[in-house]
Amino acid sequence: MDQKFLKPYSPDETEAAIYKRWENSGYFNPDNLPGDRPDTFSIVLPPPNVTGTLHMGSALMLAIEDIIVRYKRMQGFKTLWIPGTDSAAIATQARVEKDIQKAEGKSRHDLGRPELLKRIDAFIETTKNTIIDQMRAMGASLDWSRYAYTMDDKRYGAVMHAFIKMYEAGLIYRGHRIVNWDPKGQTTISDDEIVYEERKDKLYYLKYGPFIIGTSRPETKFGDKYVVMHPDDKRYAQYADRQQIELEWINGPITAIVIKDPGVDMEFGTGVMTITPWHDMADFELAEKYDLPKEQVIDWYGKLLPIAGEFAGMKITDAREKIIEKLASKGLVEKIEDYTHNVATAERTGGMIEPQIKLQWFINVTKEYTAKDGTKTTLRDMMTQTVENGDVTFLVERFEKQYLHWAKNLRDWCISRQIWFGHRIPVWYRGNDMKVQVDSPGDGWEQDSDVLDTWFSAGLWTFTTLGWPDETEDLKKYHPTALIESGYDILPFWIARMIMMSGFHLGTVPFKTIYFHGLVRDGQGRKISKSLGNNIDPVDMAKKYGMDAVRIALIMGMAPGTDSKIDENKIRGYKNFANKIWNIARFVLENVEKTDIEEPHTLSKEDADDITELNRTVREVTRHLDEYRIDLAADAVYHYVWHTFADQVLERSKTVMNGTDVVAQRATAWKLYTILITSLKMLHPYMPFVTEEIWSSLSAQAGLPMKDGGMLMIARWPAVVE
RNA sequence: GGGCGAUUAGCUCAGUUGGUAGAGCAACUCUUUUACACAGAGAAGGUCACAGGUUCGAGUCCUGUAUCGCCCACCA
Repeated sequence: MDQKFLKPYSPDETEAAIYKRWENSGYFNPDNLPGDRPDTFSIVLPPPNVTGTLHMGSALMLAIEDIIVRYKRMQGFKTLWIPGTDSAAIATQARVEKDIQKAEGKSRHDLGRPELLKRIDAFIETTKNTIIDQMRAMGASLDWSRYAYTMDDKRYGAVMHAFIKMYEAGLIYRGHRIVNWDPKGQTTISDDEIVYEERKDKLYYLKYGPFIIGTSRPETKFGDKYVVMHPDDKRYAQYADRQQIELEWINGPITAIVIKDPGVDMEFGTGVMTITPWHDMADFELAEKYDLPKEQVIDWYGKLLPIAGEFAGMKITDAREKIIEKLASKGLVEKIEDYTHNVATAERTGGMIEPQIKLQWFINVTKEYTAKDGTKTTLRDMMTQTVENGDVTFLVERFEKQYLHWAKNLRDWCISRQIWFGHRIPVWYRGNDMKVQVDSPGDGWEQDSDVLDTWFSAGLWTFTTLGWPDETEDLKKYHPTALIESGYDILPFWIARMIMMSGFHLGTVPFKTIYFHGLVRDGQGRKISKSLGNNIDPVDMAKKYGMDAVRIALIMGMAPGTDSKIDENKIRGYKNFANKIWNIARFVLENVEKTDIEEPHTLSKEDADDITELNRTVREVTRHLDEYRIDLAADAVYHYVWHTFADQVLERSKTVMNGTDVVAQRATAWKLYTILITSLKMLHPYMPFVTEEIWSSLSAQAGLPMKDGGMLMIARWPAVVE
């Protein structure tokens, strides 16, 4: 027996070497897998941020996917798991800008676009290996020969192609729209980068002709000409829709126009409001509805425009008090109340968001187009029907409800972003002319300065990673993918967009099943965050307890779609399990001989019952895994190995092995060996390192014949033992 | 405000066609017997949030209440 079994299992001495063996074997690439494999199984990895490091959330994702992929590979599927990294455009650019500001005191405008992009690429070069090395440390059996990066040449070209195709189909258009403008960062930001801060402000009640209007933002009110109330509000029954009213306002007399709209809340304030379409989302929609003019009051730096008269050029925060003073002097302030509300601020700069109207690019989700199968549909209908038909299924049913609710209410998607790092919009302008193409049409043409929302390219990910728009073998074999696995928090951003993009460009679903895992929280159920300092680094934990322990600790008790908790104690517990397996192997190796495996035996009743119990476990574990309930399968195999195999079968066998019945001894040895082999196979997807290490000892050092030869990684998943 | 969940042992959670309540940690008792003390044996611990209903039978299905959580939209 190998001397290494005389001491406890030592992960740090084995893991890196084992991973190297797997990688050198080439079996991560399905093209190299041995045997006849008629069916394929493919997953794309949700690409982690290229500049990031592994956290427990991504560790959980890698563990789940690797477990499924290893299981399918052992079952005989031609199994492909595609690795990749994401440019995380906004986050990465912000990070590099911050570094440059700190080191050189320069802004991106000082550097210029080409120089900033060069710096970003250089930064990514220095950071990208960190995350890739950490994925390897996890034991992830990813096919590195197919590695993709969202901004590499192949993917960039595919994104351009996709944009142009959708433009040609009439689904991409340019239009005005309110955006979240961050005056401090001089950029538009997406809804999910907004942080709402509770703030104590004043609610001003102002006399607006015969009405009293409540506002927390008097500085936006200069251009307000429309006064809106509910049509059923009896207090204002005397005023007719579109009635004109002369009244005195901040900078003199104006003509106001009454609008009756049922969207007004009669209960709030006085039930009357004026609207500022340029700087308020809801007001913008009202203005669109009634085709009202829109006027800009605040400029891109947060200062008042000439429409504010004497206040022009002032910052809004400074102007507010002065405007109120003036209104008060004119007797237009009715009263002032304290008011607590949520204010939108930019996550990165901390600046107050100022809604502004800008020209943006959109995807139209309600316009008809001709689908690949010749039928007419809209993106929104296609996205809804795909799920209602069952072409895509959610492993956890409640997410289907969420998805459908979201998809049915889908609005046009704003895909342009005012940053520099990303897939630049392939549109060129010269005067009033516009051309949609990748390369410059010639002299005097200037490219649109915006880049695409990162979710645009992400939506294409399942097929750009397989070589699209070329009609590659990979695309034919591996698309649609079998499964997407991610956190449920990106359902609307990513999962839905993949269904949209794949449906439009390929006429197929991107994946057949959607598996959402929950958030990983700390031992007390709190979110993992930098400010709490409660992050548990999976790689650190692996150094202490072994990656196998980290992996199985993450997935034990983790029902799909439900948040789970992880703490160091749990990981420590599963380190003990790894050692348990180690010692089971040691015991079996001490008792089994080569001939025990090669020759037939007559089994006792007890031996037969033990094999029956093993078979029952194989069936249960296989059934759970087929339903992607890897947590239940893990529980079953864990319980079997420790409390049935080790505590009962193995303990009982001691009596036989110490006895004198040689025939029974040989049969028992065969039984122990058979159960060990089968257990290792069932455990391998979960704890690939320790099981592979034991496997290699069984085949090499002990000289025992392995039915499957070579590596456990490609051994056949256990069938019921006859 | 709209939507979706959760509530089961001290803690974390399973419980898949309704059929005598389960696991892992933690705590308790005993045991150092060459696979493993990173262990074994044993005992303890629950009105399954609450109130109704359907049923021979409900943790499971239905209705309502309470508390907690998440997502979306945010009120001038």
